[in-house]
Amino acid sequence: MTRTLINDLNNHIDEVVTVKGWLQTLRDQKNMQFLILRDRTGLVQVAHYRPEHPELGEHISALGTESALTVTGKVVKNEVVKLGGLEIQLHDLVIENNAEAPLPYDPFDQENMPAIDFRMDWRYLDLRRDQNLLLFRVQTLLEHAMREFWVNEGFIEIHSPKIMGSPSESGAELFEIDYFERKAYLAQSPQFYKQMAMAAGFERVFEVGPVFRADPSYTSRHMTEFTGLDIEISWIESHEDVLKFTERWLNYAFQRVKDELDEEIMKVFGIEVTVPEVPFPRLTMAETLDVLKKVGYDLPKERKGDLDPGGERAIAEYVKNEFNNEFFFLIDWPITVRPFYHMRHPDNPDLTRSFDLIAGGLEIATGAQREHRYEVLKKQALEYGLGLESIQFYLDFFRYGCPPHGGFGMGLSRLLMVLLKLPNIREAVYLFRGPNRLHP
RNA sequence: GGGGGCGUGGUGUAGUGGCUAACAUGCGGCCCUGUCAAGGCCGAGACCGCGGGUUCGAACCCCGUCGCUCCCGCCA
Repeated sequence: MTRTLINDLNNHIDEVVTVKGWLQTLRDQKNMQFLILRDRTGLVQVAHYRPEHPELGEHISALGTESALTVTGKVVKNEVVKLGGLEIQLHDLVIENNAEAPLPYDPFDQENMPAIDFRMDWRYLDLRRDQNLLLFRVQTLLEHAMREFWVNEGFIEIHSPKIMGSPSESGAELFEIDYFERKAYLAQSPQFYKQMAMAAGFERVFEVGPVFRADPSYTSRHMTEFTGLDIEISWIESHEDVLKFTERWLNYAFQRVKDELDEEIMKVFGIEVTVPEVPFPRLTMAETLDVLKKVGYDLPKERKGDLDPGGERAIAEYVKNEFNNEFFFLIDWPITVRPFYHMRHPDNPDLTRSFDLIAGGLEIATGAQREHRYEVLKKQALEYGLGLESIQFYLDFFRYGCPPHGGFGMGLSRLLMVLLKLPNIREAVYLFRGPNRLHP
């Protein structure tokens, strides 16, 4: 018999069906046994009148919570049943996989929820929670909508290598690996490779893939491995063209999530999805520092035009009040806090054509127009004290007709944190990787 | 790399110098006319992360250590 999903049972009243799922609760009485069965679409009550099948009753009594079951029975309307006004009268039961008792913890007991670290030890149980099931449906739809947008706008998808012979960018720490007789590194950004696609004439590319950072960062928003959303666009006039694309793209993806899952998100997470309005506010770093001064936020002196997280939150608060937007671009960062390949303003060589995207007070993306002029790029690299030999393969991209271009890198899980207002990135990722977390 | 906080039955908590370590939940048993956040009764389960110290006496104070966590730095 084919399987019926629980949210489809309404269409099978008075029919005998087979449903498959997990035993969420067993209410075991003398004559009646009630099994609450859960599949990915919902919950249903299964009722068993014990005296009719005493042996089956014994089997049911021995079941552990969260056992995987196949249940056959007749769907009947029953107004008395609080769970959807219907139930399944049990005919037969197959225990596909009994759950040992007790469970390490009950994932459906909201009152006694263990801390995130313990839940990660039993991640497959934790993922059974409604919140997690929905979270990954949201992530799937979000990514799907992003791809739709990209494809409709003529983007080409690339998959750049994650094993590299030399560091791609200076700054962030690299994981070193043994590569036969040599050393190699895990990619900490697809930056150079997506720029290569510009030199290759692809004009617009995106990549969704893993990014590795050997930073010993112990915070609620850092991981050593995460999924990066990267794009690069050719023939731009300035970084403003990248901003314009970014805001339309995010607006579309968030709107798709809201259209399809807003109600469920409200039910499970208790929040309404906020679709950021286009255009997102743009604040230059200079303006931002003025605003911070005005609202009385003291930036540590040594920061030289950069922001600390407190400053980021303060300016986010200001933007929220002033423009009623959770999203905004912080643009025109000084060269001192940006890499050598960011293009500089022609009228102010101390500033770069760069931006950060801040959402919900969290830094979720960084981007810029890239310097595509070979001689200028070489000069800037030397200014940063880089040896040209080590990045010559990269510099070579700009020798035979590379168009002006720019793009960004964004953290998928950070975006989900913002979308679902999660306090910790560990809640927003399938399996967390951090400095002291390699399992499961 | 720097700083703060927390480690008590399976899980969540209470207890901050006199405890035979409490409560909830879960687990096991018995009971219950169909339950539905089921209910009732009984029971098992923790030498209070680990090591040392102070004290007549330590879950509680001190030192060390390990683990976790958060913040800063770094970033997405």
